[in-house]
Amino acid sequence: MNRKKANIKDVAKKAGISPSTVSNYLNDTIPISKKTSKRIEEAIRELNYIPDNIARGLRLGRTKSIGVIFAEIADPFYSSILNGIEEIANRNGYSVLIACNNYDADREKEQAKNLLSNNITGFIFGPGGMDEDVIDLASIKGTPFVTVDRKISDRKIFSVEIDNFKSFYGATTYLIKKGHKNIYFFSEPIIMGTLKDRFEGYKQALTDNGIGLDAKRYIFDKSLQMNRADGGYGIMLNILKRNIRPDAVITTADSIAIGAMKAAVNHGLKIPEDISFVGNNNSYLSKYMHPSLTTIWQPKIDLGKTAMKLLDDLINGKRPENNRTFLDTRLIERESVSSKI
Amino acid sequence: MNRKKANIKDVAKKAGISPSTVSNYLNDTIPISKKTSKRIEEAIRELNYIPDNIARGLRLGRTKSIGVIFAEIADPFYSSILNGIEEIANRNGYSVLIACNNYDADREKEQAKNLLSNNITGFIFGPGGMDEDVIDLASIKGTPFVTVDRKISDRKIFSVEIDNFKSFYGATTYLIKKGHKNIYFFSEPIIMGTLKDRFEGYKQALTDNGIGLDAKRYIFDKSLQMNRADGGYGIMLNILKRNIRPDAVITTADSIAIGAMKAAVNHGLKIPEDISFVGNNNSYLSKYMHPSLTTIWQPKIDLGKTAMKLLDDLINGKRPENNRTFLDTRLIERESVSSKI
DNA sequence: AATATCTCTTGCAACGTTACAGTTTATTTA
DNA sequence: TAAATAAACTGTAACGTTGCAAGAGATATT
Repeated sequence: MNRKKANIKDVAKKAGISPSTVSNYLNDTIPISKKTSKRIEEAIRELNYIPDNIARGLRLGRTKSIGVIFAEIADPFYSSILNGIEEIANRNGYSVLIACNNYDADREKEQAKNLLSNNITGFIFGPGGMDEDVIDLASIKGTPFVTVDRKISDRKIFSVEIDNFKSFYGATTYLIKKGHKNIYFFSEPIIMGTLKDRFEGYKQALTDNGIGLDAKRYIFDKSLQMNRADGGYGIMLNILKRNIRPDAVITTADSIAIGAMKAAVNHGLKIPEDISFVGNNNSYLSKYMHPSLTTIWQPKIDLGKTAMKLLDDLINGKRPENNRTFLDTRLIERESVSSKI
Repeated sequence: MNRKKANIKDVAKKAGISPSTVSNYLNDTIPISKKTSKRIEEAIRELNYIPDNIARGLRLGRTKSIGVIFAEIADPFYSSILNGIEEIANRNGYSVLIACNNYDADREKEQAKNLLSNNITGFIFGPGGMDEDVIDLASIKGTPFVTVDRKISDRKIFSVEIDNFKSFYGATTYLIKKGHKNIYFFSEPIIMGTLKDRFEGYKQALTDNGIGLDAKRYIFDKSLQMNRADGGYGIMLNILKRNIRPDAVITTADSIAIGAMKAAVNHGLKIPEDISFVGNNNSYLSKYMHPSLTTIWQPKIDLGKTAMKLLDDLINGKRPENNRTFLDTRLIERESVSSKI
């Protein structure tokens, strides 16, 4: 048996036909007679021929593949987005090249360069740092790209986003309407634009409802970048130890709220009687917490699917009316928020 | 400004040197004089040159990239493995191509073929169906590959695994030692070898401790494939409604246990006084449940890292002593198991 | 039967890179 | 200083594919 992989010439020879015809058959560019098609199919089967995408990519100057750059993929929120991307990409015949950089902007740039050298057809920039340099990479300008769940200041960039301002404005307002006033905000340090929007939404809701802003109530903590649940636990415990008693806590991720809840319970507080919590993400276990967690649902998989569809459109020269696509969130009311009125 | 991307010839021309030299410089194949190097570097910078991996791949007959095929990536367990793979791959200069198939064996085969056509250097087959055909794809045989967390019958295949038999044997024994006898086992239908091993470990522990096997205690439910937590909830509720009272339940995933716990609590049972639970995975919220969940910790990220390191070794012609690499698990004792003795 | 019109097929060149064998230049040695 | 050796550089061909322009066969039109 022949060790070397068969190429298109081998197939052509076996089928008694020219390589061009085989190519035309494979790509369905030009009609091929039934008889010839049969012969080609047979040859392909016998030789176990698999077309070489690399050679194809060189000839065409592009490969049917997209590059995806995320800061983080182990977290279920991000991996769900990735899942959505992968599904649509796969369905449309794209290969997906992924890179993950733990919020390291330099590495992100490096990765973008590396992906570019693979002649990818398009980019998806997932959640990442706030550094927008990547996008300036001169050569990127020629490659269509889309950002998902990533705030970008440049309005000319195509993005798929959650309206984080609106969703936190809404959740905070909800707490206020339930009679809460002393509302704390737990967040990672603002390393991403999405975090900033959430914070702004929270503040605006307070202001609009005549509640003064108080910087002591905003906690931005690095420990949350390492492990959100453990971090949330630590922050809450620290607050309670100082004898501070918030009415409610709103957090930028469910896991932060969950950690904080554990701390509150351990400290002898009753949820939601003594203190209320609102999370963000509707992570898949939040409804199984005790009490179950009121949280903001986000269309994770859809975020990915929409981004990939949009990218495919851009690649095919179609462009949407608006550069920014917003997907809706929804507050899921469960048991972790009390009504004080 | 020039629209077309610069290639190696452009760089060579600008530096007043031949393309071969530029190539030698880039790949560090042959010493290049300081003076020439400087000139090349300058030209590269000025032209914004990015080497074309595709052309390189064609010339070399291989690209420095690996293909990763998983059945599922949104679940944090799997995405953590992926994360480990990506990290090591990235560090060693590999691109990572991923594909996800939702346990569809045909699609998996399709994806393998597609990846092969990209001349990847190696494969990692993650958790997936039990169909081993993929591995028979003639051409795969020439491409090094490794399986992670996937039971394969062929002992000649390189794999990185959890010893699922041992870990479930241990966890079940632990329950027995704590005085539990009527121990239920909740699992997805056995579509993966890893699930089978867990089941066998559970049964063996019972047998070795003189507890008879009872098929009523094994629940294999399809609903768990859709949503493990909701599925676990439903299964548990169903059992309780039929007035069955297990001493303990051991599950193949934390989320199943967490769903089941909710059902038990809603049904008026106290955990762990009335019923005990053991999960599997140490998913990142399990310690924040109420009560916190006793579970089997697994080295998720390490699983991925180890697999990628192994693959890199194989690619470089090094092979380990043993085909199968086992990583250790550890039972994490928390609050969801009572002691009846 | 000759011409026009379609359907199908082909050979050539090029995509950007690098291995190889060979050539030039610099350095050491006798 | 000439010869021998080492260091640095180069021209050519090939990797597997496809777009293009042009050719061959079959079928329809006058």
